[in-house]
Amino acid sequence: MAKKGDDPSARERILLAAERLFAELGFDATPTSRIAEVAGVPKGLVHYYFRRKRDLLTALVERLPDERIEPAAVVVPGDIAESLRRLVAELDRRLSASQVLSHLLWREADTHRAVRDALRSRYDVLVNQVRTVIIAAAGAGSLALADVDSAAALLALAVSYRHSVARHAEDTPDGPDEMERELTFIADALTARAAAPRESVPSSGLD
Amino acid sequence: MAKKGDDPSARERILLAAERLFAELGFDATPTSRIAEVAGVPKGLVHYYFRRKRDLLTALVERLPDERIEPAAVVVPGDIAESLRRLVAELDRRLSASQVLSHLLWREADTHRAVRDALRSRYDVLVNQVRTVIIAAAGAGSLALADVDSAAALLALAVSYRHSVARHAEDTPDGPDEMERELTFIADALTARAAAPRESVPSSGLD
Amino acid sequence: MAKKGDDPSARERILLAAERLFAELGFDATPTSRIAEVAGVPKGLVHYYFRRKRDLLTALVERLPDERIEPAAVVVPGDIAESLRRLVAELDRRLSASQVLSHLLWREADTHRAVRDALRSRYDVLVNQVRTVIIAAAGAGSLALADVDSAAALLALAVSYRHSVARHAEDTPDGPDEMERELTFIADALTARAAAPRESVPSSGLD
Amino acid sequence: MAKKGDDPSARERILLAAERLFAELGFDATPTSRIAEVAGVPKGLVHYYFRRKRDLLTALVERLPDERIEPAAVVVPGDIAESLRRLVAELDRRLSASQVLSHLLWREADTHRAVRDALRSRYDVLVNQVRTVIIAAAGAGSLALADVDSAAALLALAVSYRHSVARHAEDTPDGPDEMERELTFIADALTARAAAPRESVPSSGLD
DNA sequence: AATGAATGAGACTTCATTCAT
DNA sequence: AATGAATGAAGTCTCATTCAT
Repeated sequence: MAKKGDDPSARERILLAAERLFAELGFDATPTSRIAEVAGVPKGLVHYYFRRKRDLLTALVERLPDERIEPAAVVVPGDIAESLRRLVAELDRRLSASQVLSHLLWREADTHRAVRDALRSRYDVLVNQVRTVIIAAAGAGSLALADVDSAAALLALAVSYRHSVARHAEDTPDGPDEMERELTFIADALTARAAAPRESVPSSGLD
Repeated sequence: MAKKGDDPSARERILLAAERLFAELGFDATPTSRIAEVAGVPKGLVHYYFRRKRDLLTALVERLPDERIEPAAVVVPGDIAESLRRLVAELDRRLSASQVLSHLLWREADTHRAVRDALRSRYDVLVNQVRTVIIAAAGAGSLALADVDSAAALLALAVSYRHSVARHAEDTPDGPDEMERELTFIADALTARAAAPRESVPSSGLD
Repeated sequence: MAKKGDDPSARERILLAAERLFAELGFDATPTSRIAEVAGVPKGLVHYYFRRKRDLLTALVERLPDERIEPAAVVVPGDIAESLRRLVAELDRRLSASQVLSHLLWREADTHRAVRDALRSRYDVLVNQVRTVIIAAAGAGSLALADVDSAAALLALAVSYRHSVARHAEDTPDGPDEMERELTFIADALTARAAAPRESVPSSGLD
Repeated sequence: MAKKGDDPSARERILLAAERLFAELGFDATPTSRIAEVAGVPKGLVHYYFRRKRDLLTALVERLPDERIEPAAVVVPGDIAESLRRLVAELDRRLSASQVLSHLLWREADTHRAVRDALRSRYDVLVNQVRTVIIAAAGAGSLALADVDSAAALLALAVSYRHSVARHAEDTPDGPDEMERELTFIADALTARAAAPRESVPSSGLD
């Protein structure tokens, strides 16, 4: 039972084990003793590094990878659909690395405020990312902001839904196709308006 | 201490207490003793009616209200936006009655298969409802099915999201407005296409 | 669910179920609810007939079949071995009918005095039976009483052992043969002494 | 409340308490809380060392003292009775140390396979011990093996019976005398055959 | 006579957390 | 710094028994 100087440090192994187990079993249903076991460390060490169990959750949230994507990397000027497609592909790539964590967040969101805040902030980042890409692809000023907001919110919802709640493969056999269809629907709607802007959109007063 | 002929029966009170507490604290974090306390029954009675704790969850899922809505009640022929608006309003009205339950479903979905199935099936019903209303409002045949599917899925997502995960009031101050904006976005997109159908939509090969 | 006037009365079915379950699972490990279930009667009825659980045990003990055997039926004058062999065969026949009960008795003997007394008395009856048969077969006066007592005790032990503790078939594959061998050993010893009585046996002063 | 460096370690005290209580009340009727109480340790510690209650039983069985006795220590060449008398005395001395445990074994034998196996194996050891002593006392070859087997089985039964099931003092007031009488009966039978071997013993094919 | 809802004590067990070493 | 023994609160669940009907 090697303890300390291993490849991933003991502390790191504890976090990895906790991430996996929390996502798999839920926070409450995961005993710290099980975490120690999976991490291959003595039970005492878990509480040595993270005094209370909830400190593990906090630490996990603070380690969340940054999902900000450089718009330039995915934008195809003039082609909103393709731009969004590339954005989603890139998000997929990155999110899959921390998929279990995303999932965990949704589950524990309302019992633990720290988690709720982290989740909310991630969602906001996501919406903004989509907005930025849409605007960059469509050309600044060519679209009503309200439309962009709606489109961004809807796509963010679809993406985030796929990466969190609906992660059970057997439940969403048509996952990718559905996403593609919805994405296209949104992009087409935006493209149509860029060509012939409508003023019938009720002004929501919200930026 | 007569327990039977009371306002709601003892069994019913237990279910109500469980529903509330599960949604509030989560399934794992709710002690059966607390359920008994809130229901005003002795601890033993909880297990008399529901031998294991998880049986409470199952019973709760089986009590889910039927959310099917008669399309005729909300459809305004020719006006997709208004039709959807009325549908959403009606759904809101009905769902709010079991909001905590909806919320509970999302939380426990992946630890408990029975819950997952119930959730999935509710979502499917919702999507179909939206589809039906869209078609009835637009007039049969005037829209590409793929568009209708996409629109239905996106709106269902938004509705269901609002009623379940994002139920924390403080987190979604702009809830209703956002929903209105997204609804309008979707309706407009569909209306535009009904007027000038596009064939650029990639055929997804589905349905 | 027929309740009352059935072939075996409800009360009888309860006793039968209890006998079976007590022997199978042990007294403490058998819930009265299970007894009701196996007996096919409502739970309340068990306590209606037998207020406390232990009353079931008492009733069972009082139902013990009488194992007294008419010596004349098995004795072959002059042949102790054959006489004992027939006695054992007859005991086997009778005891097998209440084997589970015998077994139960041994298990619960020291937690329940009523059972202990019943058990002790059955054992005494058994020893006496063997004594009587030996004396009848050997001819009165031809054997030292002390020898007869020893032989009777040893054989009773072997019989009772076989019918109670060692009832697990897989544990005693050689059961019958062993019994036959021991029986012959004892009979031969007695026969030898009847022929040439020894006085070296220490007088025990008991009966 | 230092628990460790005490006279017997906490773990040991738990085992001692369990042994006593199981034998006294029976396994099922002994609450672990009572064990903790008698052992003078907090309830949690019992389950720290023995996760499930039945692990206590297993541990107890594994601690059974070895009852093998060096034949040379008790054999009096040429005197089977005296040899057996000394063997029994020695067995008594050793078994009394774990009498409650022996008793416990018989009680729980058929609900717990581990116990059953331990019991069976102890019995086999006992029978062999008696056999060895008989042969050593009588002189090799002077007795038919079948006779030796029968005698050994009968004596082992008597010894084991006295040390387990029939341990209630009031139930066997004549215990020692009876044992002496039976022992003598068996020894005499063997001695008689050594002098004038009989071939009438049915060959059982076993041994 | 018969029933099954109701009761509450208490059993086993799990677990986060503390602490001496 | 690290460990694993120790602690006790609390949780789920079982069950004999009572009782109103």
